[in-house]
Amino acid sequence: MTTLDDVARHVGVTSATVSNVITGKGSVSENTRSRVFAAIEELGYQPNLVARGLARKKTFTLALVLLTIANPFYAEIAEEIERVARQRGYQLLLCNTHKDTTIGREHLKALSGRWVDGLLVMGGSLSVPDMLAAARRGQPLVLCVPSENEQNAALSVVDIDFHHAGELAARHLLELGHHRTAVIVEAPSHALRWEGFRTALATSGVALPTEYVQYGDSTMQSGYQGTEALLALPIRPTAIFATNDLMALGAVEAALDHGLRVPGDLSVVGLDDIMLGAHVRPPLTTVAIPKQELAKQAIELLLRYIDSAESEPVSLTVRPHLVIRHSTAGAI
Amino acid sequence: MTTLDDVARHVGVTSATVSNVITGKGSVSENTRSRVFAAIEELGYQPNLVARGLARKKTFTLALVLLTIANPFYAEIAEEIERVARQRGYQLLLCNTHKDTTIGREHLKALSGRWVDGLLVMGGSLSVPDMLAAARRGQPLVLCVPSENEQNAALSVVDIDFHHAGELAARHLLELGHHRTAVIVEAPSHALRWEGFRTALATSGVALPTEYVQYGDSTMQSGYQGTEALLALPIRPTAIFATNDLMALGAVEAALDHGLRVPGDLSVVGLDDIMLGAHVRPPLTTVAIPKQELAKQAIELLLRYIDSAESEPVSLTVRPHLVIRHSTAGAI
DNA sequence: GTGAAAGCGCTAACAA
DNA sequence: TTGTTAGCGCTTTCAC
Repeated sequence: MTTLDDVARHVGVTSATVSNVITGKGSVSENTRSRVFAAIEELGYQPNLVARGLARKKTFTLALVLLTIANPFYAEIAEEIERVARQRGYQLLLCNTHKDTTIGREHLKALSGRWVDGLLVMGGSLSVPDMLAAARRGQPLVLCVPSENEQNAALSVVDIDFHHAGELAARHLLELGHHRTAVIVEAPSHALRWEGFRTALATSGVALPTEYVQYGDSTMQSGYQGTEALLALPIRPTAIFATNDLMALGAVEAALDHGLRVPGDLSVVGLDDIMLGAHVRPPLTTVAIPKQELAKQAIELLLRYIDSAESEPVSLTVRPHLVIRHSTAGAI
Repeated sequence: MTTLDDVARHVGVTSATVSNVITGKGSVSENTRSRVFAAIEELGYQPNLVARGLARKKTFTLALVLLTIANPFYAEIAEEIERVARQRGYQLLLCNTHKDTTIGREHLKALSGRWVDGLLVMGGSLSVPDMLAAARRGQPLVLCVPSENEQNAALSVVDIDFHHAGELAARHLLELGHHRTAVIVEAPSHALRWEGFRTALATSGVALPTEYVQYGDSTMQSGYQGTEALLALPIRPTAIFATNDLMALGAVEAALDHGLRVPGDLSVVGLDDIMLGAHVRPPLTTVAIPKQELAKQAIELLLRYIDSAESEPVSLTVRPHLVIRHSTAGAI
């Protein structure tokens, strides 16, 4: 590997000058400047980021900490984050914690020894004390989509307005004329979505009786089972809001298996907007989480901390929007 | 951040000794040894991996290069890879190339300046010349699941026996008594799966007429459309092998939409074993790619190169296996 | 404008 | 067994 010194020797200057040329600092004559560039080109010089990292105490590396990349929701966000990071000259270290605090702490330890410039943490993947400790020792950290119990004034956060998401689902169903709407919710983590849904219904004078509330765990199966329970009711709902897309897909399956038409006999709306939802039949109506915007805001916030060395915690919120496809229709 | 010198001063030795204690090299008296450990504990010392990387020319970082982490197949493998890497003390840099050679080259450049210890490249994400160039300059590189046009004797490869995968699908359907079996295939990339299927059928004297071959692009839609075409045939098949799970899911949807029972009227077998397949109804029978084994083999091969500095290219193959669920049944 | 020199934190000979 | 010394490749201050 050719080094700065190689380039310097080749041009007949000292490495400090070459460094100045590369970083654009100091002042260099136009002449040597271009000769240095020529030499860099000729020798195929590549700055050594490890050495630079040591000297500058900056590594141009961010860590993305999440529960598991095998979850498509995180994977789609990770893709966006990586793209933005790369455009800004950063690379991304992938850290799955599998919801295991020990693994999380292990990662944090390794990351601190590595001088990562910043941490992007997806909700639920690290313990709050661990995040606070990292933040307190000056580690730039942005928490994305925190769960309820992760709210903490000392942490910078990019969140999603889940209450609004619930409202959007409700309003859509109300506009379609549904008055018997049920919900399948993962509690307590999806409480806000549910609450937003309930509130919007209430505003229009529509109640959400307890027998129309089923609890799931965000899997298709639980959506399927919740729907079976709802369909077994003496007066069945005409629409279901599932607080995530997988449960919504399970709901659709259950309805079809029970000989109902979707959306003819039962409307279903989900939340997330996973890719799959668009390719399934009927294509799923859902409240979309704008992953691209989420990623962009999070990275930009993080880079602001990194660049400015200030650290007043900031809290941002991105708004979801409704994506109408074909799993919802007018009430019967 | 406390450094080696801090620890050394605290104990009253020199940093070289502390380094020896930590790396386990050289010989240190049991006495100072324990005092050093105590000091490390007390000061909360964390070795600086950037400095260590510079000194040792080794960074304990691997890069995972793939098309897009948003594809669940890659994401599930990435999860396994990250797990194994972490257990071996390595961290993982995530590089999405989006099938764009320019981005791929950008990544490679950044990675080389970073002194990554090794590259794990998923098939289709980098150009062959770029990979060869990296390998030639001594960069340990393992190619996972290469596509047809990536076969190259100079590259180390962990592949999947797709021919065998096709055979497994065929044998399963033959055992169930199916004699009119069709295939939905992405050509040419899935040629081997198709060929294995065809061969196994032929061995049992069952033909695969051209009208029973439909072409898709690995999406659910294309599976759906292919199936519609097959069902419109005067003599329709009793079973379909789709060369990936998404197309198989589309096939099931199409059959159900056309009033057929699956597996009663039509059996469907896929290939991949994506998580979703297990949660859909009917749960999909499929030929599973053993992602865990794939990840393990790939990392181990890569680490062998890194540790031993030898570089004879090796080619490994992992065998898929059949997962029988409920989308296949005896022929009518 | 350019160079000399010190240093980032750690490792790896070689001496003592 | 421990210390001394010289790097790893780059940045940065301060003279010249």
